[in-house]
Parts: sequence; structure tokens; C-alpha cells
Amino acid sequence: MVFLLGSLDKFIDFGPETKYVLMESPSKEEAAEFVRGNWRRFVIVIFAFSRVIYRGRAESKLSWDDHLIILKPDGTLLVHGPAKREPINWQPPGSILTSFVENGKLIIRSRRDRPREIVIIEVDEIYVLLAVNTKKGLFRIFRTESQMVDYVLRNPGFIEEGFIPVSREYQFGYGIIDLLGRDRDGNVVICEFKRRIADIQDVAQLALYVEMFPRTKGIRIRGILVAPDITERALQALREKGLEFRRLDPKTIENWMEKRRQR
Amino acid sequence: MVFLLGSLDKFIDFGPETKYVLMESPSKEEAAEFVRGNWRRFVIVIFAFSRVIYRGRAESKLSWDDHLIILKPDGTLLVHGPAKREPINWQPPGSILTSFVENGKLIIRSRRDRPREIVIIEVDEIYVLLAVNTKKGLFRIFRTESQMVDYVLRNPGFIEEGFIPVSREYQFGYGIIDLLGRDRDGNVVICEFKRRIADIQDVAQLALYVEMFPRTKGIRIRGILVAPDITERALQALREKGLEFRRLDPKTIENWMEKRRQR
DNA sequence: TGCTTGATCTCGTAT
DNA sequence: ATACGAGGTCAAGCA
Repeated sequence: MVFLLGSLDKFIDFGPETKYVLMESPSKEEAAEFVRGNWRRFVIVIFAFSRVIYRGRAESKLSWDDHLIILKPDGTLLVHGPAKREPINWQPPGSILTSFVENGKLIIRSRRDRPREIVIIEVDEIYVLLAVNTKKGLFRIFRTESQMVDYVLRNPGFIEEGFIPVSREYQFGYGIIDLLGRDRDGNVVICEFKRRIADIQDVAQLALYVEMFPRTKGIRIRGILVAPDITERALQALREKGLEFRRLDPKTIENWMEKRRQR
Repeated sequence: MVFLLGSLDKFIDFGPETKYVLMESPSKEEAAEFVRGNWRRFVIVIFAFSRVIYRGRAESKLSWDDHLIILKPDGTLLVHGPAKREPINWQPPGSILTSFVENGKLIIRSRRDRPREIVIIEVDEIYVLLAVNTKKGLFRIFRTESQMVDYVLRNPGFIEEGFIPVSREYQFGYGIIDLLGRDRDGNVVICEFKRRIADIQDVAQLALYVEMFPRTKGIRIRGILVAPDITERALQALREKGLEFRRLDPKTIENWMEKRRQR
């Protein structure tokens, strides 16, 4: 079922089977009422001449211009400009919307606590309001860090001859170690995995783990960074810290998973 | 100027003053042609029954459902679901769009190199296509990490009596030090700033800097973490590493900026 | 281009 | 609730 409304009939009850509601140049009152009554049910897209004020963890002002505003049933608010993947302004899920007309402007206000943050959108002209009934499709993703650990658990020789995995996601006082193991000489081996190119931050993380890991006399603590690649400077820092690198290509894992599937 | 088109007249040239173009239930051919010819000029919002395949740094599949698709002139592509701030699928700026009809489906394909990534959207039914001409509003933001450094540069006594700032954004082989200074005894002081609650990762970063900073006999290298707050475990790790913490409240900076503005 | 870091990061997960 | 780490992180700045 589809509604195309030049002016909103306030008595229409948009049933659950309503695909979308489309309004061209609605009045501010119509828009305010629609948003107020329906933001929990539809994803609402508004194209309008507006400005935005944000105050919370930081503070920002976006000047008067044409913007694309998106409101989601979970409380998410997005203000998109003509470029970039990131919204110019936003409010995360869990925020609460209010919508009303004040001084001849449509006000869309989104509030949340913890942390206390507020986004106020002042709208001077609404070109189009589109409310759509989206559903959550099944989403699957591959090539995660977790799959890299899976691979090494089943192929411990990848780290080195005689490597024995001991614990996955090992927690200690200074963080969570992706994979903890022992080498053939009984030394502790801390493995840190990265699905992307490893950088100096990753070296810092591994270095902290190695230095803070509880020591036993006569047992060395080794640190190994496992990633598809590493930046030049990170590799240099790694070596100066006495840590090690193992290159693990995503394709190696893909081929391995393919083989397992065929078995 | 506004166009509302039940069916697209392919000879219309949408001038630069065109605010938006709205199409309800366009045919796949119409939509394909419109996207092909106009994605560099408009932000295009499509509400459609579709599925998405992504392959690149990772790989994902999004099953058939109603989705909100956004295309931007800079090559950004977003597929939004009914919840969350993040798009389910996307392509960053700089990607190249192609659009055509194949086997009765509208195909929207976005490609980019470095890294080579592709998103393919198969559309089975288009409910609404909205093309809007947004502009980039003036955007200003406050309360950044950079402002914290500004504050300390003008108020070095905040770190401690006798602290002398030496270099901002000091680069050396192991990263970039926010603020480098000297204490009253001539020791090196490395300051790391965080605008949010500092955590163990930040301690790891500072620890690496301090340990790798070039040493001169008789001169100590001190590390100070400056943030509005710090987690309990991070503080513990910090102390074990012989590093220090200074609490800097955002309000302190705000008040200081307010005063400066009044002068 | 590569590299590093900030971000109103967001998001999931474990405690 | 808080903390920690992943992310197709994105985006900016600088060598």
C-alpha cells in the first residue's frame, strides 16, 4: 500500500503493510505531526533547507543550507551533506525525537542521556518528506580477525614448528590477548592478530602485553604480531622491541576454508 | 525548479538550479539511465527492494529486502537499514558508479581501486527515486583534542610548576608526540592528550613513546597522559610504568576560551 | 603515496 | 553500567 499525499490527512492510520509515505512540500505543521507520530515506525527521509546545532561530547554548528535528514525508528538521526561517507551531524541509536513548530520553523530535536547530548534541527522549508518501511535483511560477513585465529588454532605450525595454542581471548590485567601459546622450549607466546595492515599502535599494544605479562624465572615472554602486512616503521619498532611478525595472507585463509568446506 | 516525473523524459536537461527530482515507481530502465547520467550532480536516494554483494577488504552479502540506498556525487554509496548509525553496506568517496539493466534487474555497481573493492546492488523493484541538489554548509566544531593542547601551551603551569613546552606534534620514529616539553630539572616530558576517557590503549601508546624516545645520560624521560578521565585499569598500568596522569576537564577549557573571547 | 592519529568514532561483547 | 578491542572503521594532516 502506498500513500502519496500533497497534504496529510491526520486521521489516516498507516497500517503495518504501508510501504512508504511520500509528501511533497508539506507544511511545517504537517511534517511536525507526521514525524511526531511515526518516527518509531518508519525510516523518515527529509530533504529540507535547515541548520543544525549539536551539543554534547563536543559542540558544533552547521549553517543554513539544503540537507538530507534521516530519522530511524531506533532513534538514530543523520544529517548528510553532498559528500563523504560520514554524516555531518548525527545522534546515535537510543535517542529520543521530538518535533514541533516554533516561530514559523519546524524543529526536530533529538536528545539522549549518558552522555547527555542534543541535536536541534531548525527547518525553514521542507522540499520532500519520504517515510519508508525498511526491514532488516540477513547480513553475513567474511574475512574477520576471528577467522584468522581459527586458522592458526587448526594450523599451529603456521606460527612455528612446535607452537602449542593454550588459550584464546585470554584476559589478564592489561587487556585481552587474542591467542596465548607456548613454543617448543616452553616459553610463553603472545599472539596479536590484525586483519588489516599492522601499524605502530598494534606494536604498542603487543609491547604492553609482553611487558606486563606475569613473569616466571627462566621463561621468556615472546610477542608475535600476525597480519596480512605491516608498515615499514612498525616493523622497525617491532624488531627493536624484540617482537616478531608473521605474514598471514587473507587468501591463505580463504583457500583453507574452501578446502574444509569441500571435505 | 522542481520536477515530479511519473516517467522520465530523457531529453530534459536538469539545470543547475534544479532543487530536486522525484520519481515514483520508475521503470528499471528509467532509473538506470537517470542514475548513469546524474549521479555526479545529485545526491540520489533510492528506496527499493534489493540485495547487495560486497567484495574487497572483506566480503559480505545482504539478502533481498527493502533498503534505502544513497548515492553521492563524490562516489560515496550507502545502504541503510532500519537501525543504527552505520550503513549496512557502503563504498567510500572516490568510487565509480555504473548503472544498467540486466536480466530484468536494475544493477547499481560501485567500484574503486586501492584497495580494489566492489559493491553490487541488484534492484528488483524501485518504489521511490529522489535526487536532491544539496550544498555544503559551513560547519564548525568545538572541544577538540587540539584545543586541549592550545590550553596547555598557554597555561603550561597546568602540567606542573616549571613546565616548559618545547614542540607540538613532534614526530620521531615511533609516532607523533602531541606535546613535548621539559620540566624544571631539564628532564624530557612527553604529553599525550585525549579528549575522552583515557584507556589502556592510550597508556600503551604513551609507554612506547617514553621507552623509544632517544636517551641522553642523566636526563629522565617522563610521560604524562592528559585527559578528562582515565579507566581504573589504565591508571594502574600507567603507574606501574612510572607514567603520570593529569585530569583536564573540558569545562576548564571552555571557561578559558570564553575568557579569551571576552578580552 | 604511505603512515599516523583523531573521532560527538560506532558497535559488539564480556565482566 | 563500564571497559576493552574490532572495524571493509573514516577522514585529516604531514612527510
